[in-house]
Amino acid sequence: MKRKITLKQIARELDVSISTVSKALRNSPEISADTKQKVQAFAKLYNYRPNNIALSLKNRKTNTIGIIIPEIVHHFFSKVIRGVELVANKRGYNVIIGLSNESFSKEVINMEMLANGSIDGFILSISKETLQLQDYHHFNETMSQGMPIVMFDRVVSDINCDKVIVNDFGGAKSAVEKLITNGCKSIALITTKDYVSVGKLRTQGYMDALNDAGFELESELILKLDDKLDYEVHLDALENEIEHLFKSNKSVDGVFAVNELYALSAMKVARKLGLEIPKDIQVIGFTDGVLSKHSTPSLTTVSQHAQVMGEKAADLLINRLETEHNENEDETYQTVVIETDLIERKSTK
Amino acid sequence: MKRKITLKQIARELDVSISTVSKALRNSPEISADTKQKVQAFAKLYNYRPNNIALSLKNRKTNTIGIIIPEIVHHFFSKVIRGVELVANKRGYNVIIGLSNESFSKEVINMEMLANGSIDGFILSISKETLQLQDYHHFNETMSQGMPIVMFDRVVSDINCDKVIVNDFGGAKSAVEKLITNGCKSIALITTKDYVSVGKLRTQGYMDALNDAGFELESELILKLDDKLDYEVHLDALENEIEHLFKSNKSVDGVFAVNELYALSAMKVARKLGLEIPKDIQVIGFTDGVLSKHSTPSLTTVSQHAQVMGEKAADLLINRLETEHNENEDETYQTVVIETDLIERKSTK
DNA sequence: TTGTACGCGTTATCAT
DNA sequence: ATGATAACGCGTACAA
Repeated sequence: MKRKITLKQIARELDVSISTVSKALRNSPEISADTKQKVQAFAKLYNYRPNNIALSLKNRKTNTIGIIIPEIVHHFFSKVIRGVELVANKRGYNVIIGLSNESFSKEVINMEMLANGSIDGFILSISKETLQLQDYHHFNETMSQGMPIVMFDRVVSDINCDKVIVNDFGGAKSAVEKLITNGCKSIALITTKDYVSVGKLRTQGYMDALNDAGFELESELILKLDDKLDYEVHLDALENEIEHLFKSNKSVDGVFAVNELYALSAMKVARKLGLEIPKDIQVIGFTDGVLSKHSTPSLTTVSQHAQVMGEKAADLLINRLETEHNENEDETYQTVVIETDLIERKSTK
Repeated sequence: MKRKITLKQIARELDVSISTVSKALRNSPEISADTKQKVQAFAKLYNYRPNNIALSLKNRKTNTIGIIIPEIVHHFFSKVIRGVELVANKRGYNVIIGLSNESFSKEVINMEMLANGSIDGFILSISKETLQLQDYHHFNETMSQGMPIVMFDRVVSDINCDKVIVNDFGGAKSAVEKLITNGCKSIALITTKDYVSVGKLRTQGYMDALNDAGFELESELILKLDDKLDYEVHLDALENEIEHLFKSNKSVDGVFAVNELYALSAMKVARKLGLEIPKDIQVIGFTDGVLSKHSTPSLTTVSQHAQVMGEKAADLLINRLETEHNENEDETYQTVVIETDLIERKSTK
């Protein structure tokens, strides 16, 4: 087992100084052709590569991006990562990931871990617990130490930094407008409790669309579900709530759900109650998932372009990292809004 | 904007030497209570944290794991990552990811990038292109430089290293046995071409089960699909092939598919042909996806326990990193086999 | 009890 | 044309 070779070893082996080796390898005109030739051949033979860690220390630049997300087993987030990774690699950066698992303390710990020199900047989406606690000190501290942050999707206006968000309001609104255009007269909303900003915005889009169309807003048609009912676990409870909604509002002929799972559950319950999709009831989900395409019937969705979000976030961060910022130049941050697309499938007419 | 504080700055500020500060912070008995108190208070005030990069350089240990996977937008791989991250964090390691995107050259480049000091060891799953080319020099080179590798799922016997694999053979066999027990008389197999080892093993499990039960092996019942037909893209082509299989073998009353998408497509085609599931035809998929649970009917699957694989791989790697290896001790590698579970849902009787 | 010197691997600057 | 030195930030063996 041969350890990785260093400049020092090459220097000793060829009986020259370390700096000569360094210069020869970087093709410095200071060095004679002879020596260059000799050193480069030797280096190639032993497959010399400069040590990243030493370079990072010297340059005070790691060329690594830290990404903190609440959950990786989630189509939306993994697509964002793919986008980040794509751009980062293209521009010479690595990506290191930290999972907050929706927990405030894990978010804080992970960020502290990475902020101590391991990375040049963060791309992150805030955990639910942090949003509930509204404790953002760790973001401010990180930034005040000169480490830039780009937030995506789950952002808060309290923090001053670059952001990439989806047009949640507009996407939701146009989805509901689609249902209205398709003839729906009584449209239900299945959403989450309000503390996650994106949920709130989507709810507003729903309301605005109804309002514009001159519909009455009926609070019984709005189902606000607890987040604990998310994902795999309490599928039954989820379906029960939806079933109750349908049963007490028999006229419902359209459903807008703020995520894929809610939309699928709605379809499942509808089928169970003997309703035909899209004849009797039409469904649209806000999502970036895989389920929609393969469900029966396939689900019409509002696409969030997660990968584009990741790419954009990475570009924003790297641009900021590589732009010379004078000390007393007042930093101006931008918020990029990604427009959604309505992908029409078989759950709407 | 205050930059991160260093030992040197604290030393200058308090008018002591750097090493005094260092010792005081590590609570060395060499230092007087007074000085310790003073230094620690100051450090706390300025929120001092040692620089990871400097520590890595000094200790020649990064406490970071590199993970190379073919694709991140994939339920199986993201679950593995979650497992790795869980264990890594618990044991004081960070995780840095590289995506090969199923490409040989990207796999090589990514590994070289990380191997130059950024990480202590690799956890990886081989890309399809690499498996086709059978070019494994980059793995051997990495290991010969003293950097350990743990492979998972897609492994090759040519390489001598720790491995974590699924019991593909056994899982497939018991799935097919289940179909037989449930009364199936004519069981089709939908699989991929053979160069991906896991596909081959699952095919063997299928054949073994049939053999044990005294069934005739009928080659028309085996559908070997091109990998290019995978995933999102050529869904139609996929379904056409399956439809052709069903139409030319009307007696088929059971299907074993080596992945989730194939299984779902089989169900879709079956429904289209007027077959009832599971009454007329039963289906089982080998998978770790989200689709199974939410399909109609929900799909009986062979669970691979992806997260456990990740956890196990991380433990293997970290154990090796932290065990003192004498120079001339012949290393002995282990292969951990994760047993599968049959998750019975509505696509079987 | 405190400080000095050294080394991790690299590059830039200055001296020879 | 080549080499010595300092510096990035840290910890530790050794000296004072």
